Amino acid sequence: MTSPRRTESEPVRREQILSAARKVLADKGYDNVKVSDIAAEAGIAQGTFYLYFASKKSVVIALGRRMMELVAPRLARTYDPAATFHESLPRYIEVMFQTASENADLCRIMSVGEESNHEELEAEMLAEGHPIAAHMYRMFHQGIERGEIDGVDIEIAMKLVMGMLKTGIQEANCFGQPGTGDRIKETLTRMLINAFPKK
Amino acid sequence: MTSPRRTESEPVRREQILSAARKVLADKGYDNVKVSDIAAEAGIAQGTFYLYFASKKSVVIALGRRMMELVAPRLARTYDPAATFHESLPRYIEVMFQTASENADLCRIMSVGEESNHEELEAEMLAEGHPIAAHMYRMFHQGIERGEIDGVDIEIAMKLVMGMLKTGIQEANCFGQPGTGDRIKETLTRMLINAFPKK
Amino acid sequence: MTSPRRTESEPVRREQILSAARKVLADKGYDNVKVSDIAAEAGIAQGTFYLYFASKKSVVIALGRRMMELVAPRLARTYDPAATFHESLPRYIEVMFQTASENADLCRIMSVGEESNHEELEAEMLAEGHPIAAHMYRMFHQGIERGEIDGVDIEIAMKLVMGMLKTGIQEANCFGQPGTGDRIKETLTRMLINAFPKK
Amino acid sequence: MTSPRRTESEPVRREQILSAARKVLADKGYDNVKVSDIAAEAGIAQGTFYLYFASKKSVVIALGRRMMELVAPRLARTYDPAATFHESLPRYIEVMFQTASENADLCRIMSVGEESNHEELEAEMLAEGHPIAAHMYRMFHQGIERGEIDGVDIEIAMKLVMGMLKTGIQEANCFGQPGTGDRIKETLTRMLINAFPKK
DNA sequence: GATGAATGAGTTTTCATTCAT
DNA sequence: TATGAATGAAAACTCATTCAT
Repeated sequence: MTSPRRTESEPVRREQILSAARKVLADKGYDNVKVSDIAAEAGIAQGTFYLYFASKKSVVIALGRRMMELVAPRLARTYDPAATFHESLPRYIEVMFQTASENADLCRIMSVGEESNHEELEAEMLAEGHPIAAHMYRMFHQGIERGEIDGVDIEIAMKLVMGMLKTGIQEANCFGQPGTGDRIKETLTRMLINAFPKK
Repeated sequence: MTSPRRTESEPVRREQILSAARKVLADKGYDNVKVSDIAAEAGIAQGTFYLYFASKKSVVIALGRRMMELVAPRLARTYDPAATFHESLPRYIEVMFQTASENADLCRIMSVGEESNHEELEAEMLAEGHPIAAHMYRMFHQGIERGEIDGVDIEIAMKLVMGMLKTGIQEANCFGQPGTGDRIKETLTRMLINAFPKK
Repeated sequence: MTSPRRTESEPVRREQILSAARKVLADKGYDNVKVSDIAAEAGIAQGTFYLYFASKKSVVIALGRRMMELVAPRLARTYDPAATFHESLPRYIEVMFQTASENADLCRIMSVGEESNHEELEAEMLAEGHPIAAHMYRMFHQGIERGEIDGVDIEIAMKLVMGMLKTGIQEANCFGQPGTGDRIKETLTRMLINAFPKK
Repeated sequence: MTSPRRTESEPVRREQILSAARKVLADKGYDNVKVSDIAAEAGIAQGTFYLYFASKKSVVIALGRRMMELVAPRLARTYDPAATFHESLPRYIEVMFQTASENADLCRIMSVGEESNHEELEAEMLAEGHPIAAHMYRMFHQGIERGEIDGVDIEIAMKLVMGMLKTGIQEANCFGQPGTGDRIKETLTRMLINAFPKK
């Protein structure tokens, strides 16, 4: 009745559930996955799931956050205060495409789920304080200050750039045929570089 | 007991359902709307719904198609064979923002629903034969042929442009604060014009 | 997949469910009965249950109401404006015991269920306007007015009398050994007659 | 990590749990209280709870028993072999109302819970050997023997009296508006005194 | 004795869809 | 064509209880 009671340490268990969720969600999609599927994949009881996550939705959010936690430090490493806007932009794009392609399943999951997840997630992703947004913002800000590009409404420009990035990344990793990734990345990079021409 | 049973002609009835669906979906969102809500709003019996639509999902798709059917003729009207790429692009953007703002509810609905809807819808929207895609495609094609812009992988460029448009339009109509619409449209237009610089 | 679609008229169906519920509830008690048990007993699908009752709880309440609807007209028939308090009281007791013994299962059910049911039910039973309460009230009121009994706080007296009646009736029909009913009724009648002595 | 582990002596710990349970149950009601709530309130681990009580239900029963254990010695103290039935009865009523009002929360708890609790509890309360029942029984028995009151079926009379007492006490402490307590007690006393008239 | 992580059975309710009338 | 009563699968979440440590 009671199976192996191997009590893993809390973070381990959480991780275990997270990667089980990652797997089944990437395979079958949010709506086709039951909490019991995740639990089964993680080798735990359903109830245990709820010891670590408040709801099915919250795992997806955690997974999204995870994705962002992956990008943030890479962006930080990429950051070069001396680099111009037109040097930084392609590097950032590169980092995001790279991270995305290494975590294609996470991408797929993030493009999924209930509408509400998205808004929460995207809101968080673009929030003032968030590292990704922060990097982007600084890039634009410095670019304008240093006179490298024309003035823009940074908020808006960022959202549009993110929208295009998201489209490109998802196309490259989720929907498009494999192999198109690089062409997409290059096209996107060129378009964005052009979009904010050197003064 | 003797219910009205006023047999409207098929297309009329379909329309009636469609606009009922539009209303309730825009109000409450896909997951919070029952087929019976749509039926009630349309003033028909639940069963009747299924005489005109195969499933709940299919209304959303029909509504999405409707949105595209709204844009297509306007694009056609806007189409000017003599116009250059850089003249056409802003006009097309204008048309889409305009249509979207006149049909903000449809926008909201389209940003909603199950993942599957989206893929179906977006696939259809970008399909070779579709009028919207066709217009965009021609615009790019002619632009390149006439030497107005550099060569690009049109498929990819189109997807990216659409991605940015979608982001901008939804931001303008669904999420962003009211009033930002014009600023978004202008920023987006400038960015895209720049993205494909005059040769 | 779809079994006999014999559409009974609404009240018939309701009755059908009500008596199924009455049966299984009396047998197994509120907490041990699933909605599916009631549905099975009624020979309908689970979903159908919810077409006629809003919740499991609401059937019990309906059943309770039913019990009161049984008593009320009998009390009305028993009512004799000319009768003194001491003539009326035993008759009322008689009526209640009689009704209860004819509907012993309903009694059992009413002594059951979640606390909330009871309060709702009992509140309703004693509510100003309710026929049972009304009869009792009038009996006391007239008794006092005509000088047949001493003054009392009718509200309180009624509650206490009802409490004793409930105990007696449940003892007679639910818990006590069969056959004690009459002895209980007689003892109770005598006690209550004495409790409000002739002046 | 090194939690207090202050091993209280068994009865102390039991008491600790009991009063925690008393508190939370009175506040939120049986169905809305989790074992973990009780444990938390008691400052112990969930598992520890089960070292002292066999089940959630059993605490309620223990609490009920506790109530009776409170009444019993008071009744004993009140007991006066020389007192007549009509002297004893009001004193007993007084004692019960008094104890109940001092322990209104226990009253509330006892009027709650699953049906099963009640029957167990009430059965126990009226069982031959139980002190409360014993006192009542003796009171009736002596009253009859000494010719102070007419013969009655003591078992039945007791049950009815207890039913009325329970109603009155709960009305006074749980449901009725505060302040009515005394009026209820007086009405009840008068009614019961009358119910068993002096010969 | 104490802990608290793990268990997993258990149940109400919803709602898309069907189909006899 | 229209109806709307009937269907029944489906799933998230809770929580009393256990037991390895």
